Amino acid sequence: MSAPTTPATQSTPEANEASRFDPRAIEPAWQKRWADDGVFVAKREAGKKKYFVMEMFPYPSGRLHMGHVRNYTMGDVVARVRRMQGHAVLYPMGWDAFGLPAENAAIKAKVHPRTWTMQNIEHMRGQFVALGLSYDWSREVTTCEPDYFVHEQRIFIEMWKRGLAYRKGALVNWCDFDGTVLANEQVEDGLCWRCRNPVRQRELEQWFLKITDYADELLSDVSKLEGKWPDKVLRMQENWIGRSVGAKVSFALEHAVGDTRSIEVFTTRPDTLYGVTFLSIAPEHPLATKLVAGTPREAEMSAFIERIGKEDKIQRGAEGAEKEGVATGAFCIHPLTGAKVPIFVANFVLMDYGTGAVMAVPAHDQRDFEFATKYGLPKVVVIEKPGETLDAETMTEAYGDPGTMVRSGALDGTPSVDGKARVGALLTEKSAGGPTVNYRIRDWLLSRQRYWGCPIPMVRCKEHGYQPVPASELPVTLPDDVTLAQGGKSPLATHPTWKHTTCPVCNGPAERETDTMDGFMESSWYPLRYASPGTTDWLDKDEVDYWMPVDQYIGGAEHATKHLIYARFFTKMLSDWGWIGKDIREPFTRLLTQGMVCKETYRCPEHDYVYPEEVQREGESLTCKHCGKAIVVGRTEKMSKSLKNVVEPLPLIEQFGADTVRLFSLFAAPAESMLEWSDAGVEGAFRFLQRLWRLALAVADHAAGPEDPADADLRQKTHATIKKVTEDICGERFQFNTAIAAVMELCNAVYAHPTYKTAPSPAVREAVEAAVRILSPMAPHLTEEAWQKLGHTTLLARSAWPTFDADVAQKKRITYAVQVMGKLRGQVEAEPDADQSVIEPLARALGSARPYLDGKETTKVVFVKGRLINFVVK
RNA sequence: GCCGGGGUGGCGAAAUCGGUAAACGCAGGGGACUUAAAAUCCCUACGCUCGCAAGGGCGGUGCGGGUUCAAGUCCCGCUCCCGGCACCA
Repeated sequence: MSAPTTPATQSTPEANEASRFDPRAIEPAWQKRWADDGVFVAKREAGKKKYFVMEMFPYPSGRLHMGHVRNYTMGDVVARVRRMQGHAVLYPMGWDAFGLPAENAAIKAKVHPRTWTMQNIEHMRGQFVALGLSYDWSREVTTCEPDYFVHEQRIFIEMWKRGLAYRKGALVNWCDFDGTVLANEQVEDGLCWRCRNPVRQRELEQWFLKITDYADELLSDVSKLEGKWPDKVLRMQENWIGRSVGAKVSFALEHAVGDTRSIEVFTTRPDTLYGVTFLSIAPEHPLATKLVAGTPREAEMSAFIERIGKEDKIQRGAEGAEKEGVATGAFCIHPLTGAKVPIFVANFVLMDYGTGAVMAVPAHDQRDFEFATKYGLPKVVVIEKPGETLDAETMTEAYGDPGTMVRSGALDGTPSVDGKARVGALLTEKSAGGPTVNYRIRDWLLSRQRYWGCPIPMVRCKEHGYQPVPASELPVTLPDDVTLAQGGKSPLATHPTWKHTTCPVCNGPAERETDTMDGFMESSWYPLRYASPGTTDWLDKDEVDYWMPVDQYIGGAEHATKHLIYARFFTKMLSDWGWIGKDIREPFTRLLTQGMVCKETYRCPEHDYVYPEEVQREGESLTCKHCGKAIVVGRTEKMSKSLKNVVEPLPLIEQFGADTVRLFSLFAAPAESMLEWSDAGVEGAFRFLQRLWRLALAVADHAAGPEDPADADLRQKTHATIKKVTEDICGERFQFNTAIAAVMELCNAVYAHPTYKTAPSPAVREAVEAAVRILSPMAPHLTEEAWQKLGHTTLLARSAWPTFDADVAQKKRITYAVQVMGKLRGQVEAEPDADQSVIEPLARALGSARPYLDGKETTKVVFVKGRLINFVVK
């Protein structure tokens, strides 16, 4: 460390200009060079380990935002490091090109969705190149191209043949604004995930994919991902799949309705079966209207059903929502006791979970308790609380915990935890149900009444029903001349000719399916297309099996129960079919969910949210430029147009260069945490890069000097830094922020080295070269330029990742903390291999420690090698 | 209610097999260089407190307990914030 009196550098304005790195001049040149040299083209190479890294591909909205920059920079760092480490790296990019925004934009701007999409792709690809992202563009995937979606039409047909794609009439989620149905996964808080408008239920016939066939494996294989995927995502998937072990119970109707002779219920508490005093069914349950048909209750019931049906999901699920219902007047028979049980229609019963009907045990279920209390229905205690006697008359809430079975016939005295299986067995014996497993996850509603999606390759013949389009006629493509409009009908359905075709079976007239597929279909299998681009039949299985699974996937956690679950489903299914390797059971071995990019918000009492430029700053006080009122600095929130806190990446790349923007987005926060954008922080990143650049110039421009006494410490730092950066980028957790901090420390150490400015010692050269090399994945352009300045003729992007010498990386002097009673009283230095016999006398002699030791009896000495010595005294 | 994550300087954050809290950076202060500015370089920077000074002392990682020679880190009990799910039978 230099004394404060060290003369400052002899820098001059001229020297500064010359030594300033200008990214605008250099970055595009290196981007071109990398592309010309094919540095990033993925190649299978004998003797190399494969490494497949990809980020969630973007929807081509046309605008690059900071979330993209952060996401893709992380993937690029990983790809570049792995390449330098000698892996055969596949790092591809593509476009999730089907979807509603294109269609909506097309309606608004009167351009074809394809034109809009393709223009955006062109634009965004240029932006990705400008960021220096090292994609293998030869494998680019665009999902709206027939050579892409033909494969998913094949997959669909195979699913249909295997009964995994089917049509059924059901209550489905319908978004009036987007004019289409939605999958369960796409309804958030009762709102459409895209347009945030309320979703309502409609009875429609739609195409479904049988993801429920894989519910069990999707759940059990979560254990394979433990520790490699974020815990949060795994737990969300578990909750989404929602496996519940229980029993199905069949209650025979007293009087059959048509061919319906019984009501099936699902329960997780078969042990309480003897406590059933009534049955509740959902308002949407088919029996709800049938049971009252022709009775005096009909009017009341239909009014009730209509009222509940009008409530949206939020209202209905609101906390503390009142339980209400209407008696049907019908009864069913308890399968074990033979008792007559009344049937109610109740608002709290959900049609889309279990069977849409529940057995009510008021004494042991809080909802049933409230319902029974309200309508004066009997409560029967059948599980006794340990050490107490429950009284149904005086209970104030249901008793839901385990206990001992009572009033349960032959099972009295059985612990309720054992009773579950006992009752299950009884039900099986009486053919009135039995043990079962219920899942919360529903089949995937695939069809959409929109134009800009992959056509569902089916035709319908009056004679032969739905038939797949013959393989020779694939792909089924979209017609260009359509009238796009909002409404419940697919534009394909209103096209004058497109849907008319012939039946593959009888050659008679038939109609094409006019619905298209959900956009999540495309993203469910796209890694496979990266692995095997260009084929026209099915994919090249050999290529797929070589590259798959993806070693590292990077994207946002918002896809936890959408894309990430669908992709797992497809991988398992295709593997079962043998279309990809049998041992490829999961698409993504490791997953990193990067945090959001956020910024503080400014709010004026008069003008609501305002842009930073509209804020007048005077010292601490912030006022609105328009009205002079005090500005409230709001919470740091995800960048969004409406909050006026968006920072555009492109102007920043213009001003500071891609390297700076990349470096900042990696440095400012841990990868999985929220990143708060800071303009000052960006400038800091820029300054650091300039600093590194000056170091490189100093080493390049000055003749090498002799060795220096300070070299040993610098060499140690250099090798320790290589070690740390390697671990931070390739270890269990990605820690780009601390990796960069380590390189900064190394640079600071070089600056403090006496020789770097005039006659750099060999250790200085080694340190600077190391800094340039290990920072190259993060700031590829500047380091590539510096690499040339340092006299190298090969590309840094192609060179090997530096290795470290573990002996050199070892500290030569260890600082020991000297503690008395756990309090720090001083420090001593020693050789790394010094043991307690060396340290203790040094510590005892330490002036700062002696006042606390002298005249006292030492009862214990704690010695931690390489760390500290602690005296316990009396 | 359930699941997951978090609370550390003015700010973003380091450090979690228990072992010198605040690395690295931002903002701030001081200085050098400069006619000046920018740029650059150096120093400084948790709070309270003792001292002319050099340099000490005490407190300190959301709150309250506990274990330990030693706790940001482990245990018990709270609290607040963020994200997700939720009348799931």
